[in-house]
Amino acid sequence: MPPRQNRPTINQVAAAAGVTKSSVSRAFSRPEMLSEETVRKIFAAAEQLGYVPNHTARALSTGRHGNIALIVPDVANPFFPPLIRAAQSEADRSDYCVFLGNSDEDPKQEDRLIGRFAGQVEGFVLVSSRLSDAQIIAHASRRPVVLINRDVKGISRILIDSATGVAEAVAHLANLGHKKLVYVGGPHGSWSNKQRRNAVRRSARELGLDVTVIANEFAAFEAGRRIAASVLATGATAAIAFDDLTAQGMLAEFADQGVAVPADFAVVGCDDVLGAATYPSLTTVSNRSAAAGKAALNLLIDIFQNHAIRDVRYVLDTSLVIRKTTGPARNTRLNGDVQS
Amino acid sequence: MPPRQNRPTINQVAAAAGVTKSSVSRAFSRPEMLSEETVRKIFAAAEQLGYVPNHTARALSTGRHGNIALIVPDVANPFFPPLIRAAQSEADRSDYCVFLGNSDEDPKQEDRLIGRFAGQVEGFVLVSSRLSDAQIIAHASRRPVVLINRDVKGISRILIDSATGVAEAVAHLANLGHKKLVYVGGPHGSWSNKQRRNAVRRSARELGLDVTVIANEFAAFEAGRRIAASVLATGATAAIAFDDLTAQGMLAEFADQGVAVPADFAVVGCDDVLGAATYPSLTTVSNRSAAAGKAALNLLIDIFQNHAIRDVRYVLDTSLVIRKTTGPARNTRLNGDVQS
DNA sequence: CTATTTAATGCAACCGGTTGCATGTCAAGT
DNA sequence: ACTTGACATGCAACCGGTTGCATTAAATAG
Repeated sequence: MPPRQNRPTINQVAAAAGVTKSSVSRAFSRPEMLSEETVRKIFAAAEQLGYVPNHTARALSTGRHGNIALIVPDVANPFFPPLIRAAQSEADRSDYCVFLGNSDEDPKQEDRLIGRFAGQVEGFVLVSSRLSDAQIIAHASRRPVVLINRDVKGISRILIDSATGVAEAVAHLANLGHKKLVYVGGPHGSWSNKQRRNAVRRSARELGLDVTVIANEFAAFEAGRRIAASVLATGATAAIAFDDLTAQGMLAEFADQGVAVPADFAVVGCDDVLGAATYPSLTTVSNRSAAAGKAALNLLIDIFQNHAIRDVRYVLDTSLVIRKTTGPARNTRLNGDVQS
Repeated sequence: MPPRQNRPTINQVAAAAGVTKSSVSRAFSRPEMLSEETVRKIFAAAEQLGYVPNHTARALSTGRHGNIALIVPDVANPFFPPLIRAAQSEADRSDYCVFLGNSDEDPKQEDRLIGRFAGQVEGFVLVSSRLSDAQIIAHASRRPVVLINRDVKGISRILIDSATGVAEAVAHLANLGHKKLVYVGGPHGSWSNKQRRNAVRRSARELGLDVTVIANEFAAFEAGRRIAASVLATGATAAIAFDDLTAQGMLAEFADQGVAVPADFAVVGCDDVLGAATYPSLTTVSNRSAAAGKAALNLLIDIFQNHAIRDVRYVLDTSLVIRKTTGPARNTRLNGDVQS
């Protein structure tokens, strides 16, 4: 037998106040149904006994748990904490509690977590879900689901559009006189990677720049280091990396090789996860992850209240954060081919 | 009325299997009480209906929720995510769900969160709690509480001892020939700060080094930048900073001032939150936060099972992670005063 | 002054499980 | 053959609230 709390129950309060438990229940959930006099009496008794309504019992009879689940691929990936924090804080404002799940980037694990939470939450926020569309749709048919960075038709979703920021980055580099740049990619299946790559290509085309795409499956510091040489070999003067870590790895390798940044070569990252805490501080594309977390929660709560809203597609723009790893292209003046 | 799920209930399974709900209940919680035949029948029926026991109903009657709450001061502080991740993953192994709370460093908020969670969790993990000892003791008297980085007698706690790593750092600097160093502090009330400061002083005394302590209320990149000049002014050749961010700020300022690291000056951080992703990569003291999260969860689950264990004080050692911001003291060879 | 509303409260069923105790069955013990 | 016990299952109360409907008293209408 668990050391059951001997918290006072609704019956004890009822007895102390000289009413039935229905009235006590109403005093807490719909006080306007009772006379002021009675409500006062009940609150006094409750206060005196230290009564707090039992969340579980209430959830059982109403089906309303006041909980939501937030599932992310990896809590320790610096992209997510600000999102988690914002979601949690937004939930808090509406008196919701949030369960946190870490899927470890594994669809099976994600599914297990959803199952574990399913009985005690009113809805889910799935961030960068690794589930198949079919699985997501199946879950969404049981309870409200809001997706972040995953675009499934028919399911409410928040999308962080790094394309806008990446386009700004390309424009920024063009303004600085760069003519030839490289995009250092990320994981093959990544939606963000595709989005960023396409944005680089499109903007470059519009601005008449030359782009080389270098594939790079594992986005990480070491990967950035390894790939630095091939980036240089392209003859480009600037690079946009799939993420900050990769960019940072490139910077480290450049420094070791005596390539000056931004004097010899310009680098821009993506996701702004390192903040300004590096040297030289990294020019990068903002991530909006906190905004996404907040928006997801508001959307979910909206769905709870207005039982109709679905299929919202909410896109968050990003922008370029210019710091110190980008500068004028080397020999810009000396080249005769400055156009426009 | 909420769109109550029409999940099958225990009664439907009972009817389908031709038994009473007691048997169905037992089939799921204590199958050894039933004949294999009956269990098979019940599972078949359950499977066929897609029955999953209702967590809430079960929690109501058993008082066992299978949930724990994890409250941290700031999810977005890079020290915590690995801890959160480890705790969550450990909880998962024992089929517990974890609620995440963000106290925003505010005792009031922390108290509110605890209250909100209290009804639906079996225990709490409070990380770097901002509550008073009395408040913590009060909560611990109601349900199991495990503290991380907070030392309250009588309450089970996990403490990360940065002193060991800091002592290693001082020894490392001494070995490299440094004679005079500075400790750049952190927040006034911080237990970690006091611990680190004392460790620096003690080790320095033992090794015959000279230490200057520079106070610095707000640990942050900018603070590190601002304080760099005064660090240099002490005439020291090495500094240990309260945390990585402060160290990184100092590095940035040094770079701007043309002070070479580690050639002219050695810097060590604390908490290893930036990993190796900076250049030059930062020598720092490991944080053990993941280990702390894991240990806290195991301890809590232990307490659930063995209703006796309390007042454990579990200390985690840290160690120095040597990277590229420390090197031989300038002019070590030229100085005639090399001792030992 | 009686008929009809309206407001406040009580009654009891219900949410979906768990569990102590009673009952029934069948095999082993004597 | 008769008791004893072990084992499997059922019965019904209970966990702590919520809520539709009934009841009663007070207010308003006719």
